[in-house]
Amino acid sequence: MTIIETLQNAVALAVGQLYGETVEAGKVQVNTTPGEFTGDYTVVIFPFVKIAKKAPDAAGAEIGDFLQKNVAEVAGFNTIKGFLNLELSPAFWQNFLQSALTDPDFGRQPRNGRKVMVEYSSPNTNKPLHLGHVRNCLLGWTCSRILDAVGYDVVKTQIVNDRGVAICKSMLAWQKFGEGKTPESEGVKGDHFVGDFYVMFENKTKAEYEIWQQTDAAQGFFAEKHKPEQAEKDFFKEYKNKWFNEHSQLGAEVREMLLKWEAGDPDTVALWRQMNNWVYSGFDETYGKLGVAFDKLYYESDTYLLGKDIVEDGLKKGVFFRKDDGSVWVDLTDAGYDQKVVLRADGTSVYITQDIGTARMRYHDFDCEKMVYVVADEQNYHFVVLFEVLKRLGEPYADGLHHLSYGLVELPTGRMKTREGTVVDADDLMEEVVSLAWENARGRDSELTDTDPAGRSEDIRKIGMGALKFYMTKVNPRKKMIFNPEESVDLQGQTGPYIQYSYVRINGLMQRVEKEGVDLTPAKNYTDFQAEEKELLKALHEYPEVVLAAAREYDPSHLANFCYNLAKSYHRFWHEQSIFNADSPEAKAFRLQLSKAVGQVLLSGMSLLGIEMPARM
RNA sequence: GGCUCCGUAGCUUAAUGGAUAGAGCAUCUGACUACGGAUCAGAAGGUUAGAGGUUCGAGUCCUCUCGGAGUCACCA
Repeated sequence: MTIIETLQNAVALAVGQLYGETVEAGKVQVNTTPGEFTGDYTVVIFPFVKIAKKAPDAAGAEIGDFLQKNVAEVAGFNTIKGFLNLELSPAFWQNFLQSALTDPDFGRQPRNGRKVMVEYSSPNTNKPLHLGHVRNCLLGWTCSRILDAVGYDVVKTQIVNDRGVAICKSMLAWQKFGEGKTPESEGVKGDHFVGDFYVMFENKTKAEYEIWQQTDAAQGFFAEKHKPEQAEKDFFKEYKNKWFNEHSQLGAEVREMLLKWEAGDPDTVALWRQMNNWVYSGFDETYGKLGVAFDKLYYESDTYLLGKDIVEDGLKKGVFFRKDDGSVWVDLTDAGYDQKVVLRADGTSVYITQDIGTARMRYHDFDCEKMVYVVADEQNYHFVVLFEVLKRLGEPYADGLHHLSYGLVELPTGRMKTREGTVVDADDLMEEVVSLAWENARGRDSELTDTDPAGRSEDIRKIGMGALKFYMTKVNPRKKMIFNPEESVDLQGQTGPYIQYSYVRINGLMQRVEKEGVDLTPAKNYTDFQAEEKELLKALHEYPEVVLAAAREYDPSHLANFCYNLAKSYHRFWHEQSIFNADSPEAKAFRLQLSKAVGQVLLSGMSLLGIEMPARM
């Protein structure tokens, strides 16, 4: 039982005995006491004043008195304006510290034997990963780690969008203009290599379109179809998709290629496989640098036809209905949503059909009772509909579905746009933050060079990546994120390196303890906690609950902020209290143990965020 | 227009319905003849977009208004 539960039960008992009315222990509000008041935990008394028929302070005093007499851990109390502040005994805190130090799983929950699948990244194979994927991957990864920490068995997966028009564009451009080049021959990372051909295709198309616009046919379309007052330029901008589908030579070739692929034409499939493999080797490198991994990959080329049988099933169950043209729909108007098509008139499936089929397949593959989809909030409506449909189909896993929706990453100048060349590439970004960490480190240590043999480069990589990862995980996922390149590489203030620095300080202490063979046993006799020490104890004590909350809400930012606050408290403690030069052996030993515990928790918490700790800074 | 999300200091942000809205950046002032200054302390900066309501108590819940974003494809 946690101390909070102990206090809740005791308060419920007190109210029952003192005022003769039963209250539910779980409803008793117990918070940690804010720093400016004395006490460790605070019971909110307001809900009991009616029952007690007394002023808040009087009722608080009575309940406090009861707690002090009946709960061993409660050493004292005070009441202010309806808040009962409880002070816990030094013995309680000593016990807690020792158990936190000796428990290698402090903050983690026991295995619960339940399985959860987390899907994230979902790349397209026609271009490299960008800033948006970075946020997605970090969320998916940290979420997986956090769910693991609270006891789940996590299967990390990725659905690779490896088929469709987009990859055909890259394929066609390579076929027509590639001259047999390969990533190896050009010394270019595979995903960038393929992405370059995609861009080439778009440029060639644009050129073709511009030439076409001068033709008599095009001018005829403009004369006939433009809206009044509409400029020629605006007309053709709007007309582009229609042109691509109906008049473009390249467009026709791409469609032909897609048809050949769908028909299983061996040459086309071979080319497709070749180009995708180039992309995958590039992705692997990026994922590796980012520190994320997957247990199972699903390919859209395998899943895009799934779900049709379920649609048939749903028709029989009456979940879906068929319109006169043969298309199949689901009617969600009774739940406040629209009607959605789930099968086209020609019998082919749509996006949601595929997702319905994939969900069932995954369930059969892994027997997961929960599935988390890490997908940007543009698709909120899609997932609302998908989950509702799966529920109506009576799928056994339908209640365990969660869309971890996150806001898009924008630049200070607005949304990233391929056309305007404002897309921030994931590889470039990581290289940038690490090189800035180098620059910064060199400013502190003139001996340092890029080829430093002392293994500093690993530490500096951790610092750069730590800055980036913390910057991206400290914000509530739901919020749209403004990515400011300058702030993302800040190494001071509320940043990853700030936290890493407190760990490095502790690391230094521990090495000295080792070297000098400091005896830590007197720590248990230390009872006169200083304010900074108490603050740290309270923060450490909260760690397990923070991990649980992060898991419950699928929100790693709780953990990021917790780590920052813990590091901040530690830095303050470091400044205010002498550790090695403490007044007594008891204080010295205690502070060293406290430091050790802080180091352990920081290491644990940051690792859940995918952030590594350097040995030196 | 319907639905969803967001609006907190110049900027980026925190706050299970609880106490004086907490940080960081930027600005200004300071700090131990070092247990490492990637640190610490302080100043200044807020009508939590606005108006009502519920509550002992509202940044948080409800209603409306304003502003921003997303979405409302037989695209994925």
